[in-house]
Amino acid sequence: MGGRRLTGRLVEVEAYLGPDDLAAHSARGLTPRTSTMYGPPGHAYVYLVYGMWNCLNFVTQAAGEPHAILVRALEPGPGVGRCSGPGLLCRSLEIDRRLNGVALVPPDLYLVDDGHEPPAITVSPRIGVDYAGDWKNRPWRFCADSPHLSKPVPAGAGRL
DNA sequence: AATACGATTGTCT
DNA sequence: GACAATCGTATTC
Repeated sequence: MGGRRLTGRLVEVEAYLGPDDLAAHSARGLTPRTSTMYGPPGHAYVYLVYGMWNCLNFVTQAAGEPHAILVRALEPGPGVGRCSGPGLLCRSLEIDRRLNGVALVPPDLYLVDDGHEPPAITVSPRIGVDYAGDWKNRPWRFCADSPHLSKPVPAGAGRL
């Protein structure tokens, strides 16, 4: 079974929809680093930023369509440190680039919870992508109402 | 081979 | 708000 089990409530994610999306690493096409994004869905894309922080993504689309979801904040479970912000989250969960490309699915059991209302989700611009031209304004940051967000949701944020 | 910079965070003013 | 830490990646020479 080998895989690591991560539990917790996902409260903040961002979508990166390359190669058109200039904020995405895959905007520059297929490279050694982005090869995981170009691979099959259900795998982890883990990269290093600023020489010291790892970031965890979920590859979401079919091979050849380099989209990924950046996991920015998690409500920490027992024994887990701060998970607010993609770098601190990986540090708390001991996730680094050695996990790049590992499969996230299939689970042994898939539970569909159709008995509850989905949480209210705000949509707002992504964090730290000022280099991306017009794409920096795309409302592709998705946040649940939580005290564990990496940054506050800006005033005027939309609803999903 | 050399260079520029980043999907971040903490510290200091 | 400004800035340093720190190194892999992509780009350029």
